[in-house]
Amino acid sequence: MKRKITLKQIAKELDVSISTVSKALRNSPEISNDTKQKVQAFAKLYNYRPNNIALSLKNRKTNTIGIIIPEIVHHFFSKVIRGVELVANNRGYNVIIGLSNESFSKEVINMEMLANGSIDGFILSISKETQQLQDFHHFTETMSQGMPIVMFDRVVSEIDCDKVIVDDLNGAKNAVEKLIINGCKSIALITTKDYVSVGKLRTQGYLEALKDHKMTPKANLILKIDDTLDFETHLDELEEEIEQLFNSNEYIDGVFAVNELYALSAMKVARKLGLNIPNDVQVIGFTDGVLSKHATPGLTTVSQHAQQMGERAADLLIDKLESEIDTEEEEFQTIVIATDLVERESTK
Amino acid sequence: MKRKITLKQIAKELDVSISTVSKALRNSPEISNDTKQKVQAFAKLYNYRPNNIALSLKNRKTNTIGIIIPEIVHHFFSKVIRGVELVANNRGYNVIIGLSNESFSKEVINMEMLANGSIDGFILSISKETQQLQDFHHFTETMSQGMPIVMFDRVVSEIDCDKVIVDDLNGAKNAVEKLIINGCKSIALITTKDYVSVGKLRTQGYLEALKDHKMTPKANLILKIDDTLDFETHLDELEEEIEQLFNSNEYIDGVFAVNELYALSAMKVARKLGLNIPNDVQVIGFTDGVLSKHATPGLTTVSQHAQQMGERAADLLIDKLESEIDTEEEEFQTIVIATDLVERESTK
DNA sequence: TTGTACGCGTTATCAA
DNA sequence: TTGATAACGCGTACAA
Repeated sequence: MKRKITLKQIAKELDVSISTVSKALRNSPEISNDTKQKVQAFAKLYNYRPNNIALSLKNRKTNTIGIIIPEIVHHFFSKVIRGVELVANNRGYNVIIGLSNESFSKEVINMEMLANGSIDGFILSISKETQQLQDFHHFTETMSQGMPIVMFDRVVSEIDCDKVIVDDLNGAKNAVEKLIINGCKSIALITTKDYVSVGKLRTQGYLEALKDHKMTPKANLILKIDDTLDFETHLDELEEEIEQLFNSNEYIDGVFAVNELYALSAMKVARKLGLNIPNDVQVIGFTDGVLSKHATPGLTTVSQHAQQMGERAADLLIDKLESEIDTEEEEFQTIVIATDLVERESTK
Repeated sequence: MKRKITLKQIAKELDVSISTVSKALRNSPEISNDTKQKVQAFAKLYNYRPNNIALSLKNRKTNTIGIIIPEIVHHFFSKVIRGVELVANNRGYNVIIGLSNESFSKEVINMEMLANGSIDGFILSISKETQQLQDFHHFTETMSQGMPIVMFDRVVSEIDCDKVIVDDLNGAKNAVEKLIINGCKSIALITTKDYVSVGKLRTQGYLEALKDHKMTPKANLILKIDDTLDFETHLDELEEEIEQLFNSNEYIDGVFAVNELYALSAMKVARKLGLNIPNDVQVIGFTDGVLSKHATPGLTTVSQHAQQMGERAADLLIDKLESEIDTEEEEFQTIVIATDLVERESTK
């Protein structure tokens, strides 16, 4: 078990100085061809690679991006990571991940852990708890130390930084309009409580679509789920709530749900109640994940282009990291990713 | 935009030496209470945190685990990551990820990138291409440099290292036995080409179950898919192959598939052919992911306990990293995770 | 009780 | 053409 070889060891072995070895390996014109060849051959033989940690310390640059997400077992977030990874690796960066598990304190701890020199900048999506608590000090602190942040999807207007977001409002609006055009007269909305930024925007899109078509929203048609619950284990409760929605005295021939799971549950409940999809009730969800694609019937969804979001976020961050000018009057961008409606069998 | 504060800056500001500051912050008894308080107050005010990179360099230990997986947009792999992350963070480690995208060269490059000081050890699952090429030099090289590796799920017998695997053989065997007990007389197998280690073992489990029950395997009942194809985009081809399987002259009343997607596709094709599940044909898959749970009907599957695999792998690696004794005669463990059969509506 | 010196592995600058 | 030195930030053995 030999340790990784270092410049020092090569120097000692070849009886030259460390700096000579360093220069020879970087093909410096200062060094004679003789020594160069000797050193390079030796280095190749022992498979020398410069130590990243030492380089990071010297250059005060780690070439590593930290990504903090609430949850990794989520098609959307893993697709974003894939996008980040793709761009980052192409541009010579590594990706290190931290999971907040939707918890404020884990988000803070994870960020502090990484901010102490491990990474050059963050790409993150805010945890639900942080959104609830509205405590953003860790973001401002990180940024004030010169470490750039790019937020994606779940962003927050209080913080000035680069952002990559989905056009949640218009995505939702288009989906609901699709239902209206398809003949739905009474469209239910299954959404989250309002503190979740994206849920709020999608709700707004629903309302705007109705308004544009002179339809009046009815409280009975809107179900706001408390999504702090873990539906991996509480799926039943979700379905019960949806069943109550269907059993309220309102007639329902269309459902717009702000995520895949709600939409799938709605389909399940509808079928259970003897309704045919899409003939009796049409359903559209948000987030084009595996569930939508492989559901029966296939679920029509608003696709968010998660991977593209990751790519854009990574480019944004690396651009900032590599921009020479250390401008005081920083300019932050917000990139809005348009959505697509992926039509499957749950709509006519 | 102030940079992160360092010991040096604190020392200068307080007009003491760097080592005094260092000692004061670590509460060394060498330092007077006066200075301690002064230094600690100042450090707190400026939110001092030691620089991880400097510590890594000094200690020759990064407290970071590298994890290389073929694909992240995969319920199984993201669950493993979650397990690794959980244990790693609890034990004071970070997790850095590299995706091989099922490519040999990306696997090699990623490992080399991380092995140069960025991490203390690897947790990995081998890419399909590497399994095909049977080229494992990057693993042996990494290990010979004193960097431990823990392989999970897709392992390889040629390499001596710690491993965490699923009991693929018995998992498959139990599943097929379940079908037999449930009355299936003619059970089809949908599997992968043999170079995929797990596919091979699951196939073996299928064969053993048949043998144990005096049933003779028939070539017509076994479909070996070339899973180098990307079924995100080639789903149709997969379904066509399965349809041919059903249309062969063999009667089929049971299907065992070595992954979720194959199983779901089998259900889809069966339904299309007018067969009722589970009355006409019963289906069992492998990997207990979201797809199985939310399929209609719910898919009975062999659960692999992915998160637990990640946890065990992380413990194994960290134990090795922290074991004082740098024993030459290394002992490697292989942990076998038992599977569970999760029964849903696709079986009687 | 405090400070000096060293080393982790690298590169850049300057001296020989 | 080569080598010595300093620096990145930290902790610690040893000297003052």
